[in-house]
Amino acid sequence: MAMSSTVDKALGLLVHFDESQTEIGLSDLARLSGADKSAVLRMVNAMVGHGLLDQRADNKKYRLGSACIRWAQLREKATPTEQVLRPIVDQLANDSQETTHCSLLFGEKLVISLVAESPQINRVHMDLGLLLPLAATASGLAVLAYSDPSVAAAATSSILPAFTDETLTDPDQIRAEIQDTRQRGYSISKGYFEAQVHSVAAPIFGLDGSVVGTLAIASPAHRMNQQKELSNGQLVQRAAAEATLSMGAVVPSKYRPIQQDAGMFS
Amino acid sequence: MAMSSTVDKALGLLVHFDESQTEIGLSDLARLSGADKSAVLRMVNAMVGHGLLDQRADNKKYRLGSACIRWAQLREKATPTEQVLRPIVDQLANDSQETTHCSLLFGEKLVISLVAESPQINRVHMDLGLLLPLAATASGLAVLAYSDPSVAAAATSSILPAFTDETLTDPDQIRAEIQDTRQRGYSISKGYFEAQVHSVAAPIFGLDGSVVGTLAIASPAHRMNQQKELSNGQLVQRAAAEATLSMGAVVPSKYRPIQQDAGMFS
DNA sequence: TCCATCGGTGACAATAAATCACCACTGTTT
DNA sequence: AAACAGTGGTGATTTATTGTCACCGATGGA
Repeated sequence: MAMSSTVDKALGLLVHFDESQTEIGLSDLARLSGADKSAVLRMVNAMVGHGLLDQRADNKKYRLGSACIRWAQLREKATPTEQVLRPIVDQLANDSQETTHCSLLFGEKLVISLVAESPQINRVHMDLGLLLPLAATASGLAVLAYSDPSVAAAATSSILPAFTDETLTDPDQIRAEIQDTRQRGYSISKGYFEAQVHSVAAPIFGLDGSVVGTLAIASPAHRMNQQKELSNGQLVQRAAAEATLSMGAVVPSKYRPIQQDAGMFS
Repeated sequence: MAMSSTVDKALGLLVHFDESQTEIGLSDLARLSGADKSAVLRMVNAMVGHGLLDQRADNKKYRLGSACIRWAQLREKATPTEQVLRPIVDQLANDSQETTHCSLLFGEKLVISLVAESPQINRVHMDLGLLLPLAATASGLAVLAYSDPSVAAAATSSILPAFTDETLTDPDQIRAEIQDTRQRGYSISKGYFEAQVHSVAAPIFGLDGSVVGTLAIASPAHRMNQQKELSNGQLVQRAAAEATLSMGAVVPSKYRPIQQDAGMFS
């Protein structure tokens, strides 16, 4: 746990910026991170110097800087995920008549990167940039089911936070769900993260065969049934495979066939 | 002189990623930055751990990570352009002691989006939302000088309407003025649009390298002279560059090299 | 085979960071 | 007014991280 490089600490400050905290003062930042004001100031100044953060002249508070936009643009250009995935997400929304999204793996969470809203009046709304926990969403379960077992082990090492009454908090339940996902080929969430929202998801694989993100279909619970779930599952599975191929990667052999024998010690 | 904090060095590595270099290996990164491999590795690992970079499993090369997208999304949500440009326009008014404005390209005209009035008693007043013609204002000339030549061609295809006695109506005159603007780095209006109002302007560039708007300084004609025009021109040029950067874009190389050093020393 | 790369590791000396007390300023409470 | 509790920021010393360099195993051509 003693992973203490200075850049690590500096970048660690950025996790405190989110939808509800877009501006943070020096003292607050020091408190939140548990570090010394002076140390935080030095790190923050360095980040300001590179545009990762900037400081409002009136407030003196800090916020995410313009370099973020530049880098995001560059990443987009480098890895054409947006152009490649956009039509797939749209097509999936059209085929399923439900809201669909593509999420990309970001540390131990997923970040929603593309959304296509259902054409129906009664539909699920998803926010771009929202972070999804791995253990409590269909997308997350799809990741866990097809990532290295150590990832799933880490994510199910203890009792997990509940987001709704339906959230699975028992590690054993989640492990069972992961097993089911492997056999099914797609994952399911029955209101685990948002009440009355049922989802199915399937993994997108990167060039090296690891999971880089997911595609998912989210429906209002009342519209969901056994048959719908199956057809959506197949849709999302097929779309995710297409997404994988479109990025120049291949769907690993362990995906389609059922994972035999759970020799799960790392 | 060597302000070398470690996060500074780490973030300095990222400047080597651009449109033509989207993936860089460890050794290359070390060479480019002039630092030791081992040191680079530690910094890069920390950044990978926070998603600022990620590493392809096959190549082992590094590229900008998914956190960039997340942070860009957050910044977009937190900081609309108005908030970014406001302090720049204000600062420009303060530095020049004249009325300044920011205009954004809107079809074949510019719309005045932000104004900061001069602190002086005798000053120019500008109305928010006013539409400016491209061929008869300093702002418009700045657009024409740095946009695709077809735009300038379209704007100078025929005799143009006169707004004052000074307005340039001959297409050739305007083309010459555009040429001068390119060499100068900023554009000039000597009462072309409003009598007795002299202005200088410089272009703001968007993410795709095209002109999205301008910054301008407008002075009462009697207060203007050769020296004032030069200093205001330099001010507006620097401010426009800052505005471009603040929006996450880069000043294209075709734009005349400007006085670097974005005023970090306070 | 050899040689030149690559990404990555480990250990020591050099240097930057952690810590603390302190300053100047602002807005509240007394 | 005056004392107080905040804020952002500075400076000096101890401590621990970083810079440096030699080295390792793997890969890829001549």
